[in-house]
Amino acid sequence: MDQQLEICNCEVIHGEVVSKVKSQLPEKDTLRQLADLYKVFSDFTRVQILWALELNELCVCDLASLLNMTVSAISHQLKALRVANLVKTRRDGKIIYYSLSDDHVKSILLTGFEHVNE
Amino acid sequence: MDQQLEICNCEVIHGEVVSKVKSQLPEKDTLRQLADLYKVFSDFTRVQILWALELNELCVCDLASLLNMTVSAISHQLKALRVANLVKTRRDGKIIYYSLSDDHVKSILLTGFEHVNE
DNA sequence: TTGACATTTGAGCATTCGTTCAAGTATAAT
DNA sequence: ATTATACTTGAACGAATGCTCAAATGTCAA
Repeated sequence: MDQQLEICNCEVIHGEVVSKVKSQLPEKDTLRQLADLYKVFSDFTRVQILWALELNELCVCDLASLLNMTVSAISHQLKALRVANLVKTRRDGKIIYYSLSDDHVKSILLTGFEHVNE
Repeated sequence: MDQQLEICNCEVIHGEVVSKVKSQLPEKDTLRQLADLYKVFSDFTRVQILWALELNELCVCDLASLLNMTVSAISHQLKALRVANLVKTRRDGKIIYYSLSDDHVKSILLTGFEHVNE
């Protein structure tokens, strides 16, 4: 309640509630990871890619033709998905097949889907 | 399979699979809404606000002191949450209390939380 | 080893995003 | 009416984002 007044120029109306919430809030780092996770889902192209991969494993070329985008653009987005550990790859000769790395991805997509469908 | 070759300079390896996925994919507009929904969750500040409001209704001043941020910054983010219909408000004199608009928000937070905790 | 193909990567660029700052609105108290 | 408080808003600005283009890597086939 002390350093609160430094930043916030208004009187803190509910000091006790704020303290309680502060103690019950997850770790800052956890919430940061949470935001970063959602950031990956926050782009139209990546959502399309993820949903497509939920239906079938696909190569970069497949995804490019499916979404009518350049191979380079798709590849850049796939890298973001790889870094976030949301997709995994399988190589067969020249072709690299992408698929979802686990069921969490599907459940995250579906939870949001429910909300979008009111 | 025709206009696919216009964009994608490589041969489409799996035309049938791509067609099947294309037919099973949700509406473009739905996936766009989905990405927009996640975009709201993709910022650290907003995630903190949402999680805090899940624990208790709070006024702008409370949130500012809780997160050690300016009232203006919080207010801008609350506007984004209002536009996305994720929070609702209740006025009591000069003070405006914010809370989550429905349980979907909580379930979206929790679904992501599970994934973050491996 | 040379050429073709699937994919990746880095730089560049326009757009979007989140914050600050200053000014505005709304409600209550004097 | 005037002042104070709680909150909102718009412009501005640096940081991050997503695409394009050109060049690079890795794999296979001749």
